[in-house]
Amino acid sequence: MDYNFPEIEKKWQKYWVDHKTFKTTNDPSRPKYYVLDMFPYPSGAGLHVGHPLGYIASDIYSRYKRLKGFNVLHPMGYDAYGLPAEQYAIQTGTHPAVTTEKNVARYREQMDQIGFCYDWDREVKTCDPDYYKWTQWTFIQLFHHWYNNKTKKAEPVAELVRVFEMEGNSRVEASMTQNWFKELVKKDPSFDPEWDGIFTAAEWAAYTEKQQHDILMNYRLAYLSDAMVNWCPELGTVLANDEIANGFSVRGGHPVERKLMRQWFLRITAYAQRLLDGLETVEFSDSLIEMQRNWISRSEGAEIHFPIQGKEISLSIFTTRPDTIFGSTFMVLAPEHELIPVITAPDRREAVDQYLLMAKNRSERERMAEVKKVTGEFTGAYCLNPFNGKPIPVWVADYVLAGYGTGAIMAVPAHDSRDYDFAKHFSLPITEVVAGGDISVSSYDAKDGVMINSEFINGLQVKEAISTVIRRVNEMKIGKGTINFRLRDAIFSRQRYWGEPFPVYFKDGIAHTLDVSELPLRLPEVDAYLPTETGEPPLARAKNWTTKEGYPLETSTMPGFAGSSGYYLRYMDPRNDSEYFSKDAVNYWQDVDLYIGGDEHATGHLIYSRFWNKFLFDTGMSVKEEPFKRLINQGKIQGRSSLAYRIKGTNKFVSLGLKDQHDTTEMHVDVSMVDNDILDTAAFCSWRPDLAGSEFILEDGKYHCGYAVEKMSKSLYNVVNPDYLIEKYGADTFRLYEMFLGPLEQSKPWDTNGIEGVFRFIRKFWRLFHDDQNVFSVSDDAPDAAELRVLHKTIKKIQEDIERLSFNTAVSTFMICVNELTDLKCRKRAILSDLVVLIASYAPHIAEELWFLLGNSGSVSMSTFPEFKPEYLIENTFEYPVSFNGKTRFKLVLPTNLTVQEIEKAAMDAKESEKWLEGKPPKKVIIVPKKIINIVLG
RNA sequence: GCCCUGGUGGUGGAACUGGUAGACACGCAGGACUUAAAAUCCUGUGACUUCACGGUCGUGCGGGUUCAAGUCCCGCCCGGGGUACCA
Repeated sequence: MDYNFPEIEKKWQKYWVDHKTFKTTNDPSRPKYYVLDMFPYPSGAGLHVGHPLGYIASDIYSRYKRLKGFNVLHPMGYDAYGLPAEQYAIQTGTHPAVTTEKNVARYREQMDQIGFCYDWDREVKTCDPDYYKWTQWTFIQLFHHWYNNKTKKAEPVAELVRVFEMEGNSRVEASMTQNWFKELVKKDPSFDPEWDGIFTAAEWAAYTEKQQHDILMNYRLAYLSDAMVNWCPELGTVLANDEIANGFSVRGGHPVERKLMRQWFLRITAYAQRLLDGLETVEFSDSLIEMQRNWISRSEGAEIHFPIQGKEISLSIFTTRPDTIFGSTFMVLAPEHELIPVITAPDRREAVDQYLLMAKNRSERERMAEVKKVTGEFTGAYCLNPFNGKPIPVWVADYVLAGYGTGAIMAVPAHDSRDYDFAKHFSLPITEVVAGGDISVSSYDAKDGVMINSEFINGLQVKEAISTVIRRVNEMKIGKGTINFRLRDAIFSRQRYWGEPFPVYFKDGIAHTLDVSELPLRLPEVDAYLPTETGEPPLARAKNWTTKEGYPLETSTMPGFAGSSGYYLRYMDPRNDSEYFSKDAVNYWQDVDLYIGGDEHATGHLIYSRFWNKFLFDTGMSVKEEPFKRLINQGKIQGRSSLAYRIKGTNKFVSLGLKDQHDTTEMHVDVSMVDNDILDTAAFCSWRPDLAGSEFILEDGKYHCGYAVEKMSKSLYNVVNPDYLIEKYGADTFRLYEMFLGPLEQSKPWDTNGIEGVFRFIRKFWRLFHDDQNVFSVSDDAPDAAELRVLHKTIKKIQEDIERLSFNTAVSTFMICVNELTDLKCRKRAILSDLVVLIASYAPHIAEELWFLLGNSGSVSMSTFPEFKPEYLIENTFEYPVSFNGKTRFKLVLPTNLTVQEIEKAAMDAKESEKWLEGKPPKKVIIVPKKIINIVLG
């Protein structure tokens, strides 16, 4: 074998470990650069070819930055809590820690084969008590902070209590759940039922300890609350909004229902505006920023109070179109709205109750499936337009959601399609107030046009009308301009075993946090990983799950995103056991410069960790408001499935080109039995017992398979495993090929066939340094101009390509360079030495070996990226494409020092021009020096 | 429905700011070396047309701007992803 990669790759991998080549220290003398991969959940299946794509890209970038003189932090770890290990534990009794440990070892083994430059001394695992101690610590901080809307930051609850003691809460502007005091009053009869949530210093002092705690709970950034949650009976736990898709759990695909439960929440909504604003300062892809914007979804509008006819109460609605208030012909309440029992007329009671019952039993999924089905009921009540006193009927319907705005709307059928459908269905009047549409056909929703039928705003444009109405509403004190966010507070408890225990105990029904000195609160042993018979979470099975004093501990655990929300900070100082991370470490490393990972985390992890970081920023822990400066989403690698065609009802298979002559069914065959779309029929027959003795109808002696591009999955037999490829071609080839496949951010199909080309390249590269006998042989002759040109052209292109993360074109550039140097028969040290450094970040093993053979000591990773010298690229001639009317007709080589006039003359005089000019003078001649000559004819 | 992406040879893709479309690979065809195979090397390879020189067409479709459009503008079509009564 000419290039003995198995030996060479092992040798250098061992060298890196033995010499701790990639160990990173805080070194203020060098500029820092932090490159982070989204750490993986170690699943039992191991890595397939799609997983390392981003890791290879970040590895190349890290190595490149190091060669450019940066002190690079490039760590890796494991998002180790997760449902699969726990489901496996339920089925087999194996502790999830055991499964996780095994999977981690397998991941590590696979990653090590690829030759990554991680500093493994900084590895973190979210399930490690030394790590989750700080997850618990952060929770305690959240519990003891509230969000001050005046200062727009988190502040200690202890200080808030001092304010309460001095002056009550009337001047405090906190981020809180709407109508929090109504819930409190409902549950605790010791509060005045008419209480409005405001108290004086004297009243505060008079509250019992429990009352005080219950009030404070509503201020905390980590708080307990009864709320409608997404309950997944199959998994026995609640789920966050981003863990559900179309009414089913993302993990496992089990149905999810709504249920009222007491849960821990994180008040992420307090940060909604800052999370939105931060997106302006950060380099993420447009689509990711858009996804986050939509998820947070800010809408500006107004809250307006409509008095209820004949009652002393009013109905608050939220609208983004206050301009259309005179077009509101009915009101709609969500079925859960608290005013329904109060305002429903006696003769409508039965019908309304029946509707509420129906709406309640209708599951989330049914609602989603039947979006277009219009249902609702009239309450018999009327409210009055606050401007002109006109009565408007009040309806209840489940197309209005309780959780958004005030849970009530003013319906404007002429200018809202949902209201329009509702009005049509129940024959309610439709009043046009914005000119520009045709309301006999459909609603006119555009925010564009002139107001009509609208009293004091007639003739205004929509935009002016909106601000005019809001101003008037404020003046009349019948409401106010408001901003609503779609983002909900994050449900933070899970009724599962395999997660971080909450550092919380209950004393007389009041939640307290453990003292920081008692952390970590370790996950206890249990006899089974299932809920108890009374439906309590698995931790309730643990013996002595109490504090030293005997107070019961919280039995829920934290969700998956808890441990991943601040891991990038812990990497800065991962072995610190007295603090999360030191001031020195965070001041040096600051934030992540480049973050690479999948876009499936757009609305989960990436929002939570931005929130987490902002909170730590407020408390002075982290030093940057945004944790990730630049973020790249690598595309998915799709599988390329191979298909065979079975003649229906037989064991006869027909080759692709002939399948239309038969009645066939498609069958996925394992891609390992297929080479270049040709099926190994012998392997196929022994694949499964039922296929033994299969017959084949061949084309030119071969069985040609069809193919389909779909997701890489075991069930489609198209999974390609990196271990096999590395064994056959080596890690360097594998790395290069993953990059060569296409642009990092695009999804693309995997096709193992192409890897041969990269393998050929690697060996061709090796042969530049070796003679026919595979003996290392380079000369010390001075390089000539052509060779220097090739080298510096390559340096320039490689540098540009890495900077813009265009790794696929960089690989092509290496191929072109090696092809050209081979043609030039260049074996000169002066050229090849720089080339080795250039390629070192892409193909580190072969680079190390050649660097060593060139007589260097130490690792090529510690050398310096070659400097590009433009003087070697200066050309004195240029081959101009000469076009007539934009069509290239011939090429013309001209010296580069000609003036535009001289170029024009040369082009006109060229003998090929004669034919196209046909003796006539051209209308115009366009010359772009060193680009193009275009002659325009009449 | 709305938002974001993408659409270039048989395949993966290149062309970064409008300036020689198809770089670099794969595959395929032919050839060299070999007893043979593997490996390696060489040649060709968008379509149509021509003995050839050459010509015509060509970046999802239809228009437009420009000396010049894969690239910019307008209107569609198709694939992938997100989201869905959010008032």
